[in-house]
Amino acid sequence: MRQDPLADNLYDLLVTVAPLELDPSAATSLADKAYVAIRDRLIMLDIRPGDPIDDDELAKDLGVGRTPVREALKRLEGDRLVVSYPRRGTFATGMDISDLAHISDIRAQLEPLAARRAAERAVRTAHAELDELASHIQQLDIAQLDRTELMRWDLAVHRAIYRAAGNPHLEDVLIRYDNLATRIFCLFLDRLPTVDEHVGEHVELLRSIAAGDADRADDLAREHVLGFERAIRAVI
Amino acid sequence: MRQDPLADNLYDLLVTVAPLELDPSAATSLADKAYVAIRDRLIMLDIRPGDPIDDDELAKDLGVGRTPVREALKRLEGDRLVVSYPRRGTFATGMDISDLAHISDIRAQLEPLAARRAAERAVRTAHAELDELASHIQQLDIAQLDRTELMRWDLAVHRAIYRAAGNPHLEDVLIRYDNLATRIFCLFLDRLPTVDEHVGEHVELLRSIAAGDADRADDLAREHVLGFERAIRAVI
DNA sequence: GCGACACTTTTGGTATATCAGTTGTACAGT
DNA sequence: ACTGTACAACTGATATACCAAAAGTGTCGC
Repeated sequence: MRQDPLADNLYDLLVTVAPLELDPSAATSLADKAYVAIRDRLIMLDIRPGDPIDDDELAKDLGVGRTPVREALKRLEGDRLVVSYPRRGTFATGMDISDLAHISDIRAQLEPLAARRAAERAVRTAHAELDELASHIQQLDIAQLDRTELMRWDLAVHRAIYRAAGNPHLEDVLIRYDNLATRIFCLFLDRLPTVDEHVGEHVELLRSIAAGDADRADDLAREHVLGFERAIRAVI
Repeated sequence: MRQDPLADNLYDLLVTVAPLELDPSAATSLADKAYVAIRDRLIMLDIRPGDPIDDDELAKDLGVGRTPVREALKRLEGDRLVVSYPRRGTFATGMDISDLAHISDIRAQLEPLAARRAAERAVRTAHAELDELASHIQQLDIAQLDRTELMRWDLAVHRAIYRAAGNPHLEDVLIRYDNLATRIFCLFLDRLPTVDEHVGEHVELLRSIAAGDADRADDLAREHVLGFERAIRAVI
């Protein structure tokens, strides 16, 4: 599935770990594993919006008991990735246009903030890592990547910026809405013409943050979010 | 505890109900009840930062089993109101200056957004309720209220605005950080000289939203958040 | 014969009890 | 005084029991 060792490493480091969990190597509970596994299936649309979710089946599938799965589903409900109707079952959350608008409204405020804060801090902390990430992405041959791989890089870039912003709460909320946005992204991925452009914006954004250009990072991040919303709306 | 029927009504309507739970009269599970009860104790500092939390004791105290309490604590961990160190216990989250800065940074972006959106929508939807709430608060004799009552009104005002903004996701995240901010507020409440001023800002804010003055609502909300941070910092 | 109501069955949710594993602390021995 | 071992406490996991709701089927009445 993932062959590139650097990609693997970065992905685990930036995406797999639960939000604000300080120690990536810490023993993750069964519930955490279930959470990450199910969340990824939801985001990557292995479980599509509206699909019913059978906790017993998932438990067998992941080789754990029902309790950690139920716990994971509770967390995912908090993330608005699943909804549970009492005595009817749990389902992958449906999606509509207004959700995209609502999420973009929030992200249009917070992504620029994170980019700005990251730029302010990066000059003395994480500029090397961010530059490295930018270079790595620039080298990628986008046309050759499958969508899962592409999404993983998208997630990795955003997580790196959130982390670099140095505000754990901001990181929390941005991860949450980035997951939701990425899910929408996946939903329209095959209809979207300009995916490479989207990735190009990442490189610019990372470079400006690494260079400590807060104003430019702010602008680019905002344009990135707004451009995303426009791109989706164009193909609806 | 709460005598004023209007206050009671509004509080339950705006604060008690779980975020995005559409139907306030819906049957709330024991886990929900435990969540609200424990969250309130945390915010109102009946359980102070750093305090250990004994789930068994809480379960007995609330008259429910351990499971709903544990479920509630899991949710509260997501809200960053408690932290759980595996096999050591769960504790009320500690607080420091940087938390205030981080939270204010987020709220300074999102509270104005919510106020703006609420103002844009209020003219044709909720302006009557918001005006009513403003009048009610204006009539309150702040000096006579105890801190719990004061906090409840503070929460009620903010929740009303979040709801009026018509963006469930925004409501989610703002409730989350309003809880955290209110907890900090409570922590410094006895040292804070200008609580009545804070409430006065609420009236102005509500009125400008009800009048549909989005720009003014935006400004007032931002100033409200920033003023809050300044007020706390002044007494540290 | 058709429709409506009631009962039963199935499914999913909630709560409690139990078990295992881990960590921290205390006490004793060197 | 320091280290090692043992015990206690607590969390995390799972199974089980109980409950509520919904859907389907059968029977009775019109």
